Amino acid sequence: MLIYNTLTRLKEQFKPIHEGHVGMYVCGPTVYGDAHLGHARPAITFDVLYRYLMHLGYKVRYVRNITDVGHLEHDADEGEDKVAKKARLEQLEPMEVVQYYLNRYHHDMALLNVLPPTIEPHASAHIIEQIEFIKRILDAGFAYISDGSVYFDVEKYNNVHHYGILSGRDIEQIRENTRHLDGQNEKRRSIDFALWKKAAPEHIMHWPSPWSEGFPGWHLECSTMGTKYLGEQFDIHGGGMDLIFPHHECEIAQSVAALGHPTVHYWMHNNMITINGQKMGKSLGNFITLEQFFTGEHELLDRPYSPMTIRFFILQAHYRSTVDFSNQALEAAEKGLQKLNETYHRLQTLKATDAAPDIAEIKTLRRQCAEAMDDDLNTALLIAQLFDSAKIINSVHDGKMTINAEDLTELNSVWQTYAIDILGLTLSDSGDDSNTAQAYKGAVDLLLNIRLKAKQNKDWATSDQIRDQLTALGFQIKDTKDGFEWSI
RNA sequence: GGUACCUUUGCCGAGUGGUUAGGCGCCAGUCUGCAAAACUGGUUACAGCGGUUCGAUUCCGCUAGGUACCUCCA
Repeated sequence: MLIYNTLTRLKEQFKPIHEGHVGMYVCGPTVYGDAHLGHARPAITFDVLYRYLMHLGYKVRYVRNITDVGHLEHDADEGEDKVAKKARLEQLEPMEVVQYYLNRYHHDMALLNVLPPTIEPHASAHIIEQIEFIKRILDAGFAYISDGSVYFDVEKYNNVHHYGILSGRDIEQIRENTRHLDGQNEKRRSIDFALWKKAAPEHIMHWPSPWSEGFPGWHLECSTMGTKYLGEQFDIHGGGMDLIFPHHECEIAQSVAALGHPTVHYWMHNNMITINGQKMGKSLGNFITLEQFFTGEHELLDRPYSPMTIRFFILQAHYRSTVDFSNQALEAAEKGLQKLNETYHRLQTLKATDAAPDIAEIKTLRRQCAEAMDDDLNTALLIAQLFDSAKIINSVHDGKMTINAEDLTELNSVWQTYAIDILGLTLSDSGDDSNTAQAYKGAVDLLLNIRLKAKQNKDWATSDQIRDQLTALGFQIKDTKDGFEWSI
């Protein structure tokens, strides 16, 4: 498989450090607000990567962190912790806020059919490890203590290593272009960043450390927890493109400073989701939460969109391209998904014909799907392959083509593997095989069979009554050549 | 201002040095008691200007427009 590595800006052949095993770390959410469409993108992108790696037979340890401390508020000069600020506003315990938003995040992710990672570590639960990590950086001489806070000495680091290796910058540029913020007099240079920050008296969240009562710096948790759970070297680190600088750059610097070598082999970054051409983000205030998408309650939304529509919408574009949100684009995605869905159900009903000739497209389908995924997760191309095979399914369904048992089995298997297991599309109707559901389905079938009989007797009054009243109840009735299909 | 990236047919969105992306929409047809739906077929574009090349949407340069990062951010 080829993976685009931000570090080299090339597609590289993926080769795990330990054969058969993959360690991947993805930057998770800061839980001080509801997840929006932008959060869905990395979650889904790396969910598909996780699924695909497992499909390829790897045993994957997937770590996605929860940031519940340490991110400084932009407009809070005194370095107030984001979570703490929100907590005071809402008169809640900080951990109550964290838990509240984390529960909601998990709920949204489950709706999007995003598999949970294998480890979901909290920054707040790794304060000790982060302190130990800082000690190692101090011991290596790449950090200094200033008034109870600890800062990373970027210049000193850059004399030995390359600060800017990931983002393609050099220290001179950064120095020239860094804004001069207030309250930075503790730092030797503006480009230095905090490893430990002394808490101001009004801070709610703080922990003891050798330097002060305070909290860890913005970038430390990922270096610490990544190496703790995946080792001093691991395969993949993912996140949004906006994290390349400074977050991931600092992460590299911290790890190299503490350990003496880089930790990550492949850096992967998903692109942004835009709204009217502009990045959708918390700080810009132009985001739409996932819940709003599901309910349709937002002034920019014409109507609700299902979680699967959102997932499909995101997967229809390559993860390194920007995707622009619009109602029109979402409607198009919804209809496309619906078509895929119906075709999949039709596939389950197809009957094989013994004498049917082999279908060439089916022989190559699996390989084409694999090639799409192997080329840096080209889910858009994979979906196009599925749509191509949909034509075959529909032609057989319409009786315009026949299919032999071998081809039918293969077709089913490919759809199961690529559409359901790897893309994670939920195509099964309700998946509900309970007695209640079976009875209910049976009852609708019964009604529609009565209607079918009425139609055969040209009793249009009865036939239309059944159709119209079921439609009024929210059913979609589709007449087919020799019967009917329905959905709700 | 610096750095990186982008500009594909009505819309969304892949990809490629010479051959069909795909979806939505639209048009035509099939099916049909009516309606709906479905299905089939059609719908050939790569910002502009130069250059390299037998040949460029694809490589290089310039111009225009846009985005991201440089500050918390997915």
